[in-house]
Amino acid sequence: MYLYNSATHKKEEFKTHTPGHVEMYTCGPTVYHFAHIGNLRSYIMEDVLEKYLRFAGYDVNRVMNITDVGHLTSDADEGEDKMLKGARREHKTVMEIARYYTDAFFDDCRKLNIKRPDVVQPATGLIDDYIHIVSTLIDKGYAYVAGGNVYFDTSKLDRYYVFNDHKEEDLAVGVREGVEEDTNKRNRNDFVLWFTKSKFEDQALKWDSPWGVGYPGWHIECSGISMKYNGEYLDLHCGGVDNAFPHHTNEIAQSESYLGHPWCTHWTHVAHLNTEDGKMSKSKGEFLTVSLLEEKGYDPLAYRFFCLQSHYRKNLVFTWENLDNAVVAYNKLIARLASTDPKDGTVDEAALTELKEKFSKAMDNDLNTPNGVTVLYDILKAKCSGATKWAAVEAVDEVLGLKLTEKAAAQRAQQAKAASASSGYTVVSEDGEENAEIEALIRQRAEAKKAKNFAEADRIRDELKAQGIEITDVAGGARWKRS
RNA sequence: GGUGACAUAGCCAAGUGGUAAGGCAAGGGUCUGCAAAACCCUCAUUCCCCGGUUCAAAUCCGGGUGUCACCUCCA
Repeated sequence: MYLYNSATHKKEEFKTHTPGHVEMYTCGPTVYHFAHIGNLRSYIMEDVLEKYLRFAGYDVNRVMNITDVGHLTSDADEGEDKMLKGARREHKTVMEIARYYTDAFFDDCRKLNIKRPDVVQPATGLIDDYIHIVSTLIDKGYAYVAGGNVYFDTSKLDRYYVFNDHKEEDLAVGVREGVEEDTNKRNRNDFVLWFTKSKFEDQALKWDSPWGVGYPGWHIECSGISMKYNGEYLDLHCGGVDNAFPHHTNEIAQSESYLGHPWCTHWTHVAHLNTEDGKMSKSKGEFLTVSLLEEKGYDPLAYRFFCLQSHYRKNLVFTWENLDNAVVAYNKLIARLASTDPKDGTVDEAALTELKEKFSKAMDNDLNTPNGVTVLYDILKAKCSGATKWAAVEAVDEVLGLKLTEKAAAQRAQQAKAASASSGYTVVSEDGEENAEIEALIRQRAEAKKAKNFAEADRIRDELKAQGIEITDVAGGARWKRS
């Protein structure tokens, strides 16, 4: 498999430290608020990556952190701790907030069919590990104490900038409002490993340490969690592009200095989901959450499909129109699968292998999900038995996670129900809703049609349409759905 | 100011030196009382611009332009 590696700026063959086994780490959410669908794009793509690695035969150990402490500032903020800000906003304690939004995050993941990582670790759970790493870094001469805080000394490294070619003097300090230069630092790009003094005196969570009561710097949590659960050699580290610098750059600096050998070989960064006027954020424009999509009647999996139609390294613009486009395509895909019979013939193993290989070929090329989705169409168009098609879709969907066979099977069951009630005229709702009033109207229309009173039939159809209900005539009855 | 990624039809998008996949939308047709659905057909002489390398470039090289992102803690 070939994957683009941000650390080398090249698409390269994916190799692991232990053959056949992948140690994978993904930066998790900061649980101070609901995730927006832009945040979730990263998790969807990482989920597909993980599932594809398993599809390709790897054994995967995936670890994710939950940032529930020490993550200062938010989108367009004043430099306040997000967790504390969230807690104050909702009159809860920081830990209540963390628990609530962690649950909300995994609830969103469930709706988007994102698998839970093998290990999920809240940052606050490994404070002793961070203290051990920081102590070791001081002992080894990579870190120093100044003004009460512990800083990493970037001048001790031969190569600090891994993902881009910055020059220290070009770094603009305080680009963001509310961020001021820290005069304790020896070098401009030094970063904090442990805080005991900060401008946020009301930090809610504090722990004792050799340097005084305080809390860990942001970057140390990912290094600590990964080294505990993935071991000393990490094969794949994922996250959003915005984390490449400084977060991931600093993780590499501290982890490799601590370990004394190279740490993570492969870095994958997912591009942002933008709105028409730039980066999506929680403080600008509509706050797009999975719940909002559901309120508006969208299936979260249609959003997953929307993401898969684009490549993970490409910016993707979200508009309701683009999402509608994806919804239509997704529903058609399900309908087309539902129109083929899974019991038609037997599974042609050779044809199945060929289709799966076609999918692998697409995905092996830097996780090319747009081409992977195209393979779904190839499967439906293939000249093979229904049984083979269903088997192929099922195999491919293990990775894509669109629940295609499940939804198509449900659609077939509905259709079968309609057909089995063969005596007379059957009315079925596409989503299984029972509504006697609507059904009565549809039957009235059928009577009018039978009497060739088409004006009356169309009048009833228009009346229902005004209520947002669409009727489709089928053999021996009608189906309806809310649009 | 510096750094990185990206730029292909109305929209999403593939393509990694050999003559522009696929999906959505649109138009035409079959079917239908009319629709819807389904099925069939049509839809980029050209890939942001300008040079260069080559028998051959959307693909490689150089130079522009544009969009987005990052630059102390936003996926």
